[in-house]
Amino acid sequence: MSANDHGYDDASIESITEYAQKLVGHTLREMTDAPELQNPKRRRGSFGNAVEEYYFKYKANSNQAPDFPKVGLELKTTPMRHVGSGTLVAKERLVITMIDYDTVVDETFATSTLMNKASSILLIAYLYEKGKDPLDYEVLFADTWDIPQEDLPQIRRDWETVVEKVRAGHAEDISGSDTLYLEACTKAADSTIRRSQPYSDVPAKPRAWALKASYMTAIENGLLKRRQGIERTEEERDLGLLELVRARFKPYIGLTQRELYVRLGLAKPNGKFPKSAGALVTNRVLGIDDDNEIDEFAKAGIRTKTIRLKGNGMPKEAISFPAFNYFELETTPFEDSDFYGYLQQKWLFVIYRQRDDGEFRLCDVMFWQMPDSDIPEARRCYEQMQQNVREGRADVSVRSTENRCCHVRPHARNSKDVLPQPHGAPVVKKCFWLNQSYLKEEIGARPD
DNA sequence: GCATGATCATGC
DNA sequence: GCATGATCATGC
Repeated sequence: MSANDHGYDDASIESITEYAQKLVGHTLREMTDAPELQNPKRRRGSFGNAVEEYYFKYKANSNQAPDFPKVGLELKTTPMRHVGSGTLVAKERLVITMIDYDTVVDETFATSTLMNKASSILLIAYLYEKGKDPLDYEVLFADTWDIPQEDLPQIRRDWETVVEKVRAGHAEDISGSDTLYLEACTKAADSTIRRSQPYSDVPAKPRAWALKASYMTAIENGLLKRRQGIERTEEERDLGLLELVRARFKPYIGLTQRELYVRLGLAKPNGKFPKSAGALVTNRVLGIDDDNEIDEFAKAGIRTKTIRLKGNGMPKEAISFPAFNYFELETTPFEDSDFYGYLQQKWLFVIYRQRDDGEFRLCDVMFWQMPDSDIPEARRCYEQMQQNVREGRADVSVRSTENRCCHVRPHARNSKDVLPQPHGAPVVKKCFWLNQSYLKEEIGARPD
């Protein structure tokens, strides 16, 4: 031991990591003498601050120097939370460092501020539980981490997408939905703050580089879950994810669903197909074992969806989301709603189109996410249904003729499958759906 | 032919 | 038993 008397050697990554791992399975209340929070309402960041100040015993800094300057190690604490039974997900994106619009335009990816800050991280994850005092959060793991080699091509793409917008003088147009793993998230004390950008007079929101929550979920679960990456050939090495998926599906374009399933070995002895065949197709085409998740999809939060188009290009079915809770709908603003969260979902659409012979033939694959420009229309649908609930008319839905993008419709076992609501008798379970006509427009005329 | 309500099938 | 994805049925 050298350098300090805090229980670790700040000139040794190994020593710092070992010391950090003593936290695993414990809480800060057990492991430190941190005082009670002054203001329990201001909890954001308090866990991380307490780790720095009372466990590692240094004062938190917000300058550009690493937290452990002798070894260039950056400390990041990050919350995970339970969803459903037993699944842990990252509660938030992992913010790496602020973006300086004036200097980022002259950076190269490899030597960028981002890569410098993300190259050596001590990641400490804790279990967030609503209402719990941060001093009582359980530490889940503590480990050094940097961006895996195999993720660098995608993250580089994401970085360049954002930087190109700044170089084009459009920093004000940056959106989290531009990118897959890395994002430029807004970061300011209040939403009115703006910064200047080098190639335009238009002020832009301050933003920070962050690894998306879906990406962090994949990273953080990486050691626990059976997740499998797509094995690339030499020629495929530099392809983006969409190009890779396209190339893999290409040999099957034009096959009927039946032909495709047989070709992929998905037909059962009785000649039928498992109902889950749609999702299995993607796994088989991409060379992923049936039970595994596709690593690249998990990191980008992409879900596969089979879409069958009629001859005129109209999907046979709308796309549904989970049933909503009428009490939550009444009180939750759109921005905080589950529905808004679902709309951030990225999809891989595997598209079949009905031909004159009546057969559905594989016609295309595409990634899709609701464009930001359509969010206000979706919001209108949400708020209209919210208003219905408030007025005691939870039974009244928002029709697809009333909203360009989405509608409300029952989604229940049967008409007896109801949920309580604030202002009247229980009402059949309902959810938001994406309109068929909207999906038709978004999918557009796909090549044959 | 489409919008809307209703229900089925599967897997956990 | 329930959530979820998928699909059917009816009436305009």
